[in-house]
Amino acid sequence: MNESNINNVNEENPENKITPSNFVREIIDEDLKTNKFGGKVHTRFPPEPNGYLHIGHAKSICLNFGIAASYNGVCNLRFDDTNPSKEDVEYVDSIQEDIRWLGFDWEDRKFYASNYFDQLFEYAVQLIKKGKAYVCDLNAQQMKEYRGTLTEPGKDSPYRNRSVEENLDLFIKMRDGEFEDGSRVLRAKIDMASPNMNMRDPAIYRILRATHHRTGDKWRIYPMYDFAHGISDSIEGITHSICTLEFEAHRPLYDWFLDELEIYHPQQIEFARLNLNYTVMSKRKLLELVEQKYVSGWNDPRMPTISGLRRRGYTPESIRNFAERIGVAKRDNTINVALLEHSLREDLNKRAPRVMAVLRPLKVIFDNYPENQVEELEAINNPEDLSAGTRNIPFSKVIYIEHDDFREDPPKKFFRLSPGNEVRLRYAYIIKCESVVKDEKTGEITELHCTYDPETKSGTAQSGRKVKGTIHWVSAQHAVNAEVRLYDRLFSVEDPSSGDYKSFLNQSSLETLNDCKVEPGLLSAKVDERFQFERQGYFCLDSEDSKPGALVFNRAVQLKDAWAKIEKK
RNA sequence: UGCCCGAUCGUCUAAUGGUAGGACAACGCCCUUUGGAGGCGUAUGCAGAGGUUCGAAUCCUCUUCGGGCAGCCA
Repeated sequence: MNESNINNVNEENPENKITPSNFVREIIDEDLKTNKFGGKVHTRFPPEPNGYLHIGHAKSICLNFGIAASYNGVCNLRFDDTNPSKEDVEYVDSIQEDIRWLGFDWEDRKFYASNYFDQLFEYAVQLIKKGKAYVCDLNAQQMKEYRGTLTEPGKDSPYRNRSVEENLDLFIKMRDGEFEDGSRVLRAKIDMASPNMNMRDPAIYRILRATHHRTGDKWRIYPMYDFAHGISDSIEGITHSICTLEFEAHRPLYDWFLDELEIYHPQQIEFARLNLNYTVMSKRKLLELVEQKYVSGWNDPRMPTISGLRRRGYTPESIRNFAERIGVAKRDNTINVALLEHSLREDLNKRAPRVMAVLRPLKVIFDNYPENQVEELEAINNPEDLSAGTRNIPFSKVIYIEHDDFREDPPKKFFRLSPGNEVRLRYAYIIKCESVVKDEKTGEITELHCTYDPETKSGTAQSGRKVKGTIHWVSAQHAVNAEVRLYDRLFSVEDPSSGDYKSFLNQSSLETLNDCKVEPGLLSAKVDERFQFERQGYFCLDSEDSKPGALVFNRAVQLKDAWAKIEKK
């Protein structure tokens, strides 16, 4: 056990930042002090493989693996696969990929609740033999009626007092497939009048003929989550079973099983799950968005799934930092999605190479620039990290600038290009707009004629002349065409769960731009690289749709836009 | 209506009986060849009422409000 475990102090995490303490760590510190688990910390992340992991799971993953790491313990991965009718290997695979991508490692500790099915069956037999479990023939509807309500106690099942022998015989017949699905269940015999509904003789085994992704057709009965989960933690020697708040009322039931079976007791600790505004987090709803094609798949860049965030351009570091700064507590919370976005910008600002890309091109012709001349201009790859070096970008007589960077009638405080006005071209010259060419029919601006000031080349002595604005550009003859996908929040209201969430879908959550012009260096971009398109945001290649001859970029997040704010006023 | 849990700036989160602090968001200003980044500054909070104490966000009581629980889901 390492020294810092004993003290209630902050730990260094791998990113060299202070990990803030939280109530879970305080409980662990206390347990270490009292030697409750012999100085050991052993956590687990227990997903059900019935969907893709989302940012809420990331919080739990960072918590469980993070705590294990900083206390010199370990963290298991365990699939809670007790309901074969909803589970699938596709999810088992994606879950592992996502956890690894986030930067965590379960080493050789990958487990499945289904590994324990034989053991679980034996434990159930043990309960029956102790007179603590019985086979009940009530159907689902009857069971519901017998259960009582929140304010009224339930009634004992008429099958509650079967003999041990009969229960054993029936349970074995359940296992051997002699009864119909749903015709009987095995129930714990606890207290039908308990104020805790979970203690009113809960079902612990149901008959279910479904092929399990691991055990195939070996079983016709499957343990319920409540029975399997706590016992699985016990079998694995977990010290601290960290889970979300809704399982708080289940803790007495887990404790009851462990006590009756006289086996090792982990300590369960419940924390509040993550909610993000402008999104939904329930697996059911995310599944619906996928199945009903509101999004392109689990990894649609607008989804709050790990795979969606990855495809969108998020980094593991940014998600880990996010998980850290939102904290861990018991009160319900809704985090501003702006904080997630901030975490990404903060990370990429330090690391992402800058490039120039014109999303909505407007042609600019320099009337005083030599016809066939091409200059190579030096540009800094990352002003936040000079060790990233420089690159050359070509400049020539015709370039593209951003349509938004020109206004024929500039409003006040518009520092960009307008007729008769000057602007700095990033890493190039100061230019002046001399005339505007429009489409005769539509009145649409089609090109600009400008002059450049040869004395103002970046890096030269006279380049110091000040102009108010600087804009980005791409040389027309050298530009590479690309498609760019601009994403906005998936929902248009802060809390889509407040009603029919699908009616709150943001109709303009995806805008596809097909005629973008990017600097030639981007031809060699790779899928896991992220770039800052100067003055616009952070982008990456789309891992599904981008092809060598047909680049597709996703916008991960916009840069902050002070002008947009000014203009709004 | 029963049981359980919770309540600190707009949003998160610290404080562990001794000056309510940080982050994001907001708003100013400075700086800037990214209207980016950065710097400086401003405003905003202990749900309410009692009690214990020299002293309470912290301990106790009541009230109010929010969340969870009545699957053979997890």
